[in-house]
Amino acid sequence: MSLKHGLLGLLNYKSLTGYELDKTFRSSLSFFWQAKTSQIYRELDAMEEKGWLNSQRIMQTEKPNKRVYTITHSGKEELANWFSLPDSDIADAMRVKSAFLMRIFFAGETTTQQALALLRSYREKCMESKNALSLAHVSASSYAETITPETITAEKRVTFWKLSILYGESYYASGIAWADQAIALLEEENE
Amino acid sequence: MSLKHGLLGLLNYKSLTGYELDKTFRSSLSFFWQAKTSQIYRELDAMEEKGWLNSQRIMQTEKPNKRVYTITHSGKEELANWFSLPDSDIADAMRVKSAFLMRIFFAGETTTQQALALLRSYREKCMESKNALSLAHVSASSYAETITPETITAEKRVTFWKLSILYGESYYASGIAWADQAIALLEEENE
DNA sequence: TTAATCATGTAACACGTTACATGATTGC
DNA sequence: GCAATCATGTAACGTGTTACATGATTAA
Repeated sequence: MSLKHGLLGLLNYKSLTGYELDKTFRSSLSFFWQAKTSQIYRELDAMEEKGWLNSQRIMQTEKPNKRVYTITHSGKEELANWFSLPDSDIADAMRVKSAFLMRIFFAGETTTQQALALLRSYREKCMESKNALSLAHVSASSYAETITPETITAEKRVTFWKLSILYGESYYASGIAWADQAIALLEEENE
Repeated sequence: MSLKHGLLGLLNYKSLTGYELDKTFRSSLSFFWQAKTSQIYRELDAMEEKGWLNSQRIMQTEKPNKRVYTITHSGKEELANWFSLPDSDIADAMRVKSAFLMRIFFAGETTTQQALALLRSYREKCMESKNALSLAHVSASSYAETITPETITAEKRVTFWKLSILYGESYYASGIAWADQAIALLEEENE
């Protein structure tokens, strides 16, 4: 259900077209939720049928016609309802689903060299991801202003925006620390 | 594709029925990959059609009849092929998908008290999950023997099994550390 | 001149979840 | 007597991915 609620959350800031929602998703929420363009359009249709949104077609001559989505009263209720029931999302956050860890589990079937290569490659990608996030952190303050309206104090928005980036940095850092431990252990055994 | 490869990995140890695979999945791989019983049966059918498995029906009088799955040569090739191409799984491991973080992102729309409650609840669940894993760590050595054959040295299996548990402990610990930071920050601002 | 931006979707497929169905045996 | 274990699935739905289609304008 969370794609729906992410879209509701953005439309609660201001009315947007599917195209704009797609771009906004990619440039802000995509760190912790990903969605393809085609999926977003499908979900918008479903949400309109549920009565959470209204849409209005805008004809344009220079550019393709567009369709602006606006959250309804019922949509705001749904959003408030979602906020009030966080338990299942917290439970989901406890679940790890990782094909990479499945490889680690079965790594006893391969050579120690293969396992080491896997871990080193993982560590490297964690470093890259962490560095990319640190850059995002720096530009967060100015960036946040482009996606939320003026009515909410900018500081409050930025606080939570930064907290989500901080989560990512912490996440990748723990991946690096774990990989270091694992690599050290295997190298030791290999001697 | 990883459910298929998880099942192949287990069947590479020894032939099992769908029911046994389901139980084995739940008691070992479920920390980093979850699958429903009905999905496992569906995947086994698909894998047999691909020629990765053979199945043999065993009639029983005291208990329901069963169907034992055995990995084929082609299945072993597929497994080896999967081992040799880890890049996409590593890339996937870099992606965070979390409705909980989406809530954090939108938490500026609620009160600081609500946000604090969310973070405290998250922290608590991380603690519980971490403690549950620590217990698993203790019993890992004896447990691992029940799911892998004698041909592979037990120590090697246990090493990687423990590494995956270690990952989990590290993951939850980083969640706790992040939540502590976040809670401290919000409490400070609230004063 | 070629790529990016604007702007919308459809169709098919893959993977995951929920609900339902059956029915004997064994342990508390 | 009731729950758990053994053992198999089907059907429908929900969510996510891939491939395809269209076509004008604008900046490098």
